Amino acid sequence: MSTWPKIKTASCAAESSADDGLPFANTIEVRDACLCLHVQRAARMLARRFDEALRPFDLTSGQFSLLVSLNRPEPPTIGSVATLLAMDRTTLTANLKPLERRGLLKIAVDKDDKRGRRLIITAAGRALLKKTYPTWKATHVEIEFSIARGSADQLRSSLRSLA
Amino acid sequence: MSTWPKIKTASCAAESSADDGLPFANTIEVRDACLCLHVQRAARMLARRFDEALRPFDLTSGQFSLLVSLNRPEPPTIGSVATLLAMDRTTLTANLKPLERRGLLKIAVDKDDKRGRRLIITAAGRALLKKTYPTWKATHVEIEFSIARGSADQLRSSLRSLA
DNA sequence: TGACAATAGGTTGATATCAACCTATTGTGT
DNA sequence: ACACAATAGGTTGATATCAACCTATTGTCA
Repeated sequence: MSTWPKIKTASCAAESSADDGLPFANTIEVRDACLCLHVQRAARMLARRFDEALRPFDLTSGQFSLLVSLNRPEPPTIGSVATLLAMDRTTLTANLKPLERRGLLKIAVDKDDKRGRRLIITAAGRALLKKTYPTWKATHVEIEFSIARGSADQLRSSLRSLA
Repeated sequence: MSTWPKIKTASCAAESSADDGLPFANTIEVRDACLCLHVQRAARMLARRFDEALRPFDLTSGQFSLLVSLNRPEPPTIGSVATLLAMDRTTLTANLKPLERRGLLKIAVDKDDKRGRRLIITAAGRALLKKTYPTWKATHVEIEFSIARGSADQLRSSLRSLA
């Protein structure tokens, strides 16, 4: 934010001769208020932070989240996991490939509905989760420290309300 | 979230025979607490929402944010915009290409430092920002309504503190 | 049962994201 | 001025993200 110029009430100087652009004040409004921009920024920073922490395991933050979402008694379908992660179904399909290639999960046709696919975390996947959990925990504790105590709950609540 | 099974205090049933995996309780911990996961989810949802709203203009939410960040008196450098958007420098380089191709911005070598590039929004880019602003505003108002009044400020504050 | 809508998922193409490695320019200390 | 570190950015390769379009299976209802 410090790289932005100070607010000027006038329009953008670069287009002062013709009023064909968005007033600078509206630019400032988007910069300061846009939740999409704020959340995207936070998402990139957090992803990089966890990516770095998990790099020794050759696992990204998204792959970690995906594996965690598969670690449950009954293997879920592609659609249900996509809904859970709030991601496009086809994005999930793409994300499965590198993990399947590494033998961390398997994809099996549902025996009761031949349209469906069950996403099954393998023993290798479960072992990797167990190995990486301390790193996730330590990183998460660091991040919660950087937020005012109690704000993390408020933040999660706000993010949930966007759903 | 509703697609997740209810909490069980026991380990994952699928691996009850061997204790080689992450305990199910820890899985639940990650699911409920991970700020990275929560923020990624919110980021995907918000991006989709704005992408849909801006689709008539053939502009994504990220492209809109990028153009807005260029709409200032002095054309910024690549590095400063990357810092502003909290994105990797090389990601920004990639994101510039489709917008440059459409003539919405130009990339010029800095006259004082031949290493640097100045990102210059064109008249077409400014005109597009002006056209799309009402859509951004309307979408943003809808989203703020879906959050408890006052929480949006708290949310932005929390997201900023992550930086 | 047969037609048809609804559901589950795959494929392709474009953009987005970052790490690793590279070149070119600028600043600095001697 | 020269050597060298620091800075700014480009290129490539892998993964991530989504829309548009496709097939296959299941459910419904007449």
